Amino acid sequence: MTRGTETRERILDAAQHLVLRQGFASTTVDAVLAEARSSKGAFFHHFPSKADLGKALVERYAAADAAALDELIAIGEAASDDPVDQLLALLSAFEEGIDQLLEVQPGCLFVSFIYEADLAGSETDETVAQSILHWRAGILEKLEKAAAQHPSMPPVELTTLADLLFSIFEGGFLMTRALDDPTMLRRQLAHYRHYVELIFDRPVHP
Amino acid sequence: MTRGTETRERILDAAQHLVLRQGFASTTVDAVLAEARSSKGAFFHHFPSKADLGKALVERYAAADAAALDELIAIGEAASDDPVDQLLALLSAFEEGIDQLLEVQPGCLFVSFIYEADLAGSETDETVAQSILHWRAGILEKLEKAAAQHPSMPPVELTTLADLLFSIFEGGFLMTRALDDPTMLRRQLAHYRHYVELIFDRPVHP
Amino acid sequence: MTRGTETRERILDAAQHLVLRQGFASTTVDAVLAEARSSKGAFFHHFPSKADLGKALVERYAAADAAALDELIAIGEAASDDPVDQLLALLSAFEEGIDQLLEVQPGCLFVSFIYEADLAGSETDETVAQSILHWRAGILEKLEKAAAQHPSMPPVELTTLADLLFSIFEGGFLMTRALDDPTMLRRQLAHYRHYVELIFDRPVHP
Amino acid sequence: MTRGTETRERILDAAQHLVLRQGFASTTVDAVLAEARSSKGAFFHHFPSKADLGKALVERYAAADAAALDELIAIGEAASDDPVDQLLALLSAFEEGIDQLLEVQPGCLFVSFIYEADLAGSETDETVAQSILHWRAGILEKLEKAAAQHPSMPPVELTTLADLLFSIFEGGFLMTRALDDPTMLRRQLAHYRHYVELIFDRPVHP
DNA sequence: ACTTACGGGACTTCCCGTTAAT
DNA sequence: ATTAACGGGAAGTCCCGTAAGT
Repeated sequence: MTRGTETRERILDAAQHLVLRQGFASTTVDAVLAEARSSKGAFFHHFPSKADLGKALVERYAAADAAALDELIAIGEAASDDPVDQLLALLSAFEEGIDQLLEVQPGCLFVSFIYEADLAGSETDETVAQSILHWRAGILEKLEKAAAQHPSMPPVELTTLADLLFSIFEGGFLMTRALDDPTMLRRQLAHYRHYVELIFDRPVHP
Repeated sequence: MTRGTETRERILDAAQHLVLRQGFASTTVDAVLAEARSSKGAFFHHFPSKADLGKALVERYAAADAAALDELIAIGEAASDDPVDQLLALLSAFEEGIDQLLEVQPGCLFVSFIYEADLAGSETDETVAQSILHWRAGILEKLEKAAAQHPSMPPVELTTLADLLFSIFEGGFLMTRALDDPTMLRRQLAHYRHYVELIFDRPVHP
Repeated sequence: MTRGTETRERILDAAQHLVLRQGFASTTVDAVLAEARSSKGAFFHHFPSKADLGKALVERYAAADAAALDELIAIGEAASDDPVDQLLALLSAFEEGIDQLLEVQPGCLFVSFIYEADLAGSETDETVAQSILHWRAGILEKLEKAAAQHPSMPPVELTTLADLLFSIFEGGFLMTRALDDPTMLRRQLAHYRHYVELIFDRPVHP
Repeated sequence: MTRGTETRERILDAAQHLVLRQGFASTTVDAVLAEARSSKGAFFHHFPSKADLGKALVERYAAADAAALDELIAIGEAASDDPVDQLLALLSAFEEGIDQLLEVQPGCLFVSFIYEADLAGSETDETVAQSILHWRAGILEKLEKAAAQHPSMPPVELTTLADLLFSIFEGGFLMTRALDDPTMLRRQLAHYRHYVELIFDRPVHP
């Protein structure tokens, strides 16, 4: 990694830290620079504008997010050949990784950009939507295979069930912050798993 | 309603509209005033500072939110004497009201203040937390009564199950915006109902 | 004194108190009203504008100032028939009144308007100048009569000597505030008296 | 002198010019910038706030003031070995420099900050007090040496006599402005010299 | 690749004076 | 005839982005 790239990463790290805490609009370029121990010239050398910083931030976050999902799926597929078991293993691994995640991130970067529209241009919207659809596709694939093997399951909509995982993840993050309760997110994700267990007629594991 | 109160409400309406769209930091006082068709003097007369506007905004929103929940609970209690039926009726009414809600509100005001901390002082945090706990208490009461009548239900944590409704509501709101799909929120809430139906051994209604 | 006049005086008192402390520009109408426990309507009923308040303030102060000088002169004239003794008696009485004055006033209102030109219009300038000339005339009269009786006195300029009393009074006020030493003003005025004693060949009284 | 320092000085010059004329509160940042032909950005770069400008203004003024006094003292000491002669030479030099001073400065910056308390924070108070004490120390040293050689002098308080010079200087400045008479200050300072001449039994020089 | 200094505009704050309601 | 509400504008703060220099 060259020196320039290293500075760029330091700026992105500082920016992400501040944006997660205060939102994008309230995060000034100067504050990012102070945290990254860099300077104006360096910033505008790497990013044409603050909006470009936002774009880069979301894209880097989305890439990491996709990688994390792919890893979870791989863990699931390594655990079993049965799609339901794969899904449950995936979810268990997800739950187990939450505590570590919370230490690094007090929230989800996507939310800042979803609720602060028009700040970094509409290009971030597209990136965020792609990330969500990636989760949908990954989970839905397991759900459909599982459903094919369980003809007598309750008549629930699978696409929305896939989306529900993302929803509970985001909602749980919010409640974790709002109530200042770091256990919230993990316990809520457990309910998603329980729901899946009930749908596919498995015993519920606490 | 006095003249002053009416102006104050008009300012709050305009502010809420803009904050839901752009976030609090990006919403300028001038923009609020333009939308409310009011003036700097009027604003400063009613709100000592922009932070006080934020506080008033959250408090008014929390009051309306609590009233909406209380109404849903009343609808549930009017529908049946059985706690599970009450809960399911409540959830059905919730789902049916979503479309109308989305026409008025493109998001939840709480999220803006949870993800833009320190903007309107920490007093908003407390108000938001109280709102969430109000939902927990209202749903939890029904869940516990239902659980008392269903000793053989799966071993799920009831407090978190109560919280899960709020989480899915917030997460569904986010996905509705991110994917620009107004049906998302309602379909996700239906899954919450299905989960409750499975837990209490009721047939799942799509 | 009618009720309206009483309110007006209360406003003037509050304003003088604040202006002496912060200057005229920094003294807001609202602050005056808060201190006077009155309201906007009352203020603009009595004073067409803030500038008029300034004008009224200076005029009231100048009138009180002139009355104080006249009283000092009367005290001097009651003490003796000799003009030098009259002057010295006047100065002693001045010194003795200082401590009481300082309790009420932490400074001279004129200074605020001399150093904040163009705030209350140029009409205040004229009032201030007249006040100074009144002091000059009062003291100069005594000095000239005394000089007529002391042909061998040192060749000092009498008009400026008269003015010097005002100067030391103002300068002493400033130092009293700057050094937060309430004895300063009185001790400096004693030097003026000593100077007069030396000029007219009298023994110096500490 | 670097580029930045030059701009900073230009801003300070413009600010001093305006503050002496209108006071600190009435001097707007925009007016300073217009006079200094600079910009908001430059101002905010050099001074975090208007209060800091005030602080810098007073500190620069105090430094120049101290230097001027030191130069006067040096002139006195170069003129003679006798402390009385040194003092009189110092005072004569002071008087001779007044006309030139008045062309540049229509008043004393300290007064603005003494009479507009709490505008630039209380830190200016300390700087002003130190300046006054510097004058006291410089003059008092000469007075005490002179007094040691003149045991028969009148029983006047030397510390206050030292302070009196500052007082007459400030009071004379005020009268110069109030009466619009540029000769006032010099003539009043001459009286201070005459007083010293009388105390130390020297012939009075007009 | 990076730094300091700067340009200029937008935003919150704040305040004088007026109007409307009691 | 007093008080609350309001209108409008200016002042201080703050910040994005540029430029000159190293």
